Amino acid sequence: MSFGKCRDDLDFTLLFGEEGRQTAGSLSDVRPPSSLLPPLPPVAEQQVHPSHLSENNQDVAYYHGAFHCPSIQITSIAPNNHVEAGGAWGGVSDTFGGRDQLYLPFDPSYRDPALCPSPCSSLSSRSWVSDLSSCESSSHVYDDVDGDLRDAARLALGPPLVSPLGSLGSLGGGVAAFGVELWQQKYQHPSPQQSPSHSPRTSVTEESWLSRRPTSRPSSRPTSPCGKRRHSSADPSLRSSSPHLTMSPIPACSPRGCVADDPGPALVSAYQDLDVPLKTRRTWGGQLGFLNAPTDEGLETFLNVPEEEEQATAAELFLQVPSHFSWSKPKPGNPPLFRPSSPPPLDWPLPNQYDQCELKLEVQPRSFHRAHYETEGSRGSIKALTGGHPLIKLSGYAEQPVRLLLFIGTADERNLRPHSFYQVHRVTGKTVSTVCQERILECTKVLEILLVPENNMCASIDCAGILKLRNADIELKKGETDVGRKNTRVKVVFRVAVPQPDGHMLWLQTASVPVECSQRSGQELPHVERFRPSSASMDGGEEMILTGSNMSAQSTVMFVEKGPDGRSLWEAEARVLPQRCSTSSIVLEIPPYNKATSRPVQVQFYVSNGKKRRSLAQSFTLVPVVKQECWEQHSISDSLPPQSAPTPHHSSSVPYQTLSTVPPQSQTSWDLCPPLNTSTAFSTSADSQLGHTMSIKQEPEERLNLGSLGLQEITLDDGKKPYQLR
DNA sequence: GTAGGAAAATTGGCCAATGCT
DNA sequence: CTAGCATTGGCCAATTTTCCT
Repeated sequence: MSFGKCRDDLDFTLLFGEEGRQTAGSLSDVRPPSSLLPPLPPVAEQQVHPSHLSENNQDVAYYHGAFHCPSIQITSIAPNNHVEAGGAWGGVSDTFGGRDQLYLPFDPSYRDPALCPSPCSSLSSRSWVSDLSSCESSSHVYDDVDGDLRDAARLALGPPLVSPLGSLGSLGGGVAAFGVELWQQKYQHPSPQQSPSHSPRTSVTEESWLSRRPTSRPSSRPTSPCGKRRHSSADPSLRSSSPHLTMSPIPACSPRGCVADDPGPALVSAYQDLDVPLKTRRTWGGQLGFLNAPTDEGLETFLNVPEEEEQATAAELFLQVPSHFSWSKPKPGNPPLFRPSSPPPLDWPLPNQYDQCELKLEVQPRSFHRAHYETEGSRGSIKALTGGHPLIKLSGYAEQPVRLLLFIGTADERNLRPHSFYQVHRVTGKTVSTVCQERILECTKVLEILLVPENNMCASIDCAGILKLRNADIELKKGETDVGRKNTRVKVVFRVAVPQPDGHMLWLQTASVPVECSQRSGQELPHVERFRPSSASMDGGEEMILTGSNMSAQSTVMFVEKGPDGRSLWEAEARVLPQRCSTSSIVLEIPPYNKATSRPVQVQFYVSNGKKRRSLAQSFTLVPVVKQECWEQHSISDSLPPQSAPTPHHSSSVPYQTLSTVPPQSQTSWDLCPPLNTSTAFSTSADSQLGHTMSIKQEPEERLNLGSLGLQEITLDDGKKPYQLR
């Protein structure tokens, strides 16, 4: 089906797999006439990723595909001139004949594969934004040609071309070139006599870009797209369910990004004319070098990439339909098996274990890692809590090397998916021992690491850093649903494809603990909200749990005793148990008090994330009694500074009483706190100044000073008459 | 190449002033 | 003329991004 004519000498056609039930309803509109197609192989029912179904078609989940990977191919009008595209994940090229192809004049100047390495295979962090931009810029053409073809554009813009074992050709660049040209015709009304060899890249000049962009960027810093920007979720109509399959009516990229799309020599030169930091430019060299340099021997074997495919010639003219539409239909309870040609999309949930096979992150990354911007140098690889690097291991399979994928995912409450504002970044250097390669899958940068039996199917992740993309660059993408601001936590996601005897691949996935990637959060002062116990033996060694915020395994906890004049009389650092720490809690061993005394000693402790980053000091009591039966629970609210907190009583034989400032039914409790066997629960009047729950030990005959707690009234938990404060 | 620190720039919330109905 | 509501712009703290060392 021919749907448009963008240039006098360029007739293009989008062809899809043969008819059948369609996924989102739109593809049916672009089905080719059956008469133009050769006989079809037996139709296989295939499942579609739910995220790619329109809201109104959630019940239509299957389509019939003639090929494992329905594809769009751009070729020249004259079939004699076209260059066959490489396959994708399964040697699909073999199956291509004269159908499902779109012919374009193969003009070297239009896109010279040798000079224009794929933007999607870029090593450059900056080029990543460019990659997105190229995808974006290419998409709008479908907006203009036919609204129903928007979905077709999504397909084309989905995953880059991937070799059977993951090697990438270039999709984005070719699409970009194609799309920008059409975009120009729509928005810039170029002369019909424009040379077909005219570079679409250069045709989008910085000036034209600025004139089209809602707000130009006068400096290197991003500016608000329309003055004072409101929350980007303000217009839900512009948003799609998947930020990675989105389109923009205009190239939503900066001039730098657009230029950087396609780093041919001329463009690299032009790029250098722009105000681009040297650090950023330098990555181009790395990128080109990466593309041209021989790969590591082991990985080369592993990837098994045909040389001609590596050259990315025909591949650059080949548009791959996302694999979402083409994998085997899983049934309930079925294993996560996929055809080699149809890996699951990156936002597809996968188990970490099936049968004997398990993918496990043996060593977790530490809870924060400052990501670097494109304008910065690398900030190194992700570190582990213990100081080394994360360690991933595949157990239950060691027959042959398998490919491990690593990407940066989200850490919010929603489904794990590639993070829009962070990308994995390959770290190189003398200290890096793990061989890896960067790829682009579904517009997400992915590291490929080989797990080999010789290494017990383990890999130390010392080659993965985290790149931060500028919020403005990402949020300007039409359809982007996430906001970058305060969206600074990520997870490191690992995937592996385990070959099965029947030829399928068993896909497993595991993700790390959340990793905070912003500098600021790392700098913020730690804050202790609760701790227990509130007293301990002077002998030390007792376990203590702090909860609050801005904590980490790298935090230190200092215990100090100060004299009346404020001088430090004693100081000791607690031993933090890093494996049991998180951003909101620290587990430590209380240090021994080395002074001989028979009386309790009031000391203080604070959490430190470095100099100038200390929490407020909290009071703590060291008692010369070894036996410590009772656990106590304290809450520290802002309205109740530590010095005014209730002084705990220390008796080994007193019953508990629990004071709560919230109704009992909503009273929070510590899951680690031992049950209170003799407790009498109290609730307070609603105007209590306290905001947290308290458990207070009380001597049986001792008056509880409620006034010091900011309480006016307490009632027994069983509803009996209240105790009035006098 | 890494990393820490901090300055500069941007963003978003709040609120008063202003304009319109 | 007044009340109610929406819009606009300034202020400021929080956050992001860039730069320096």
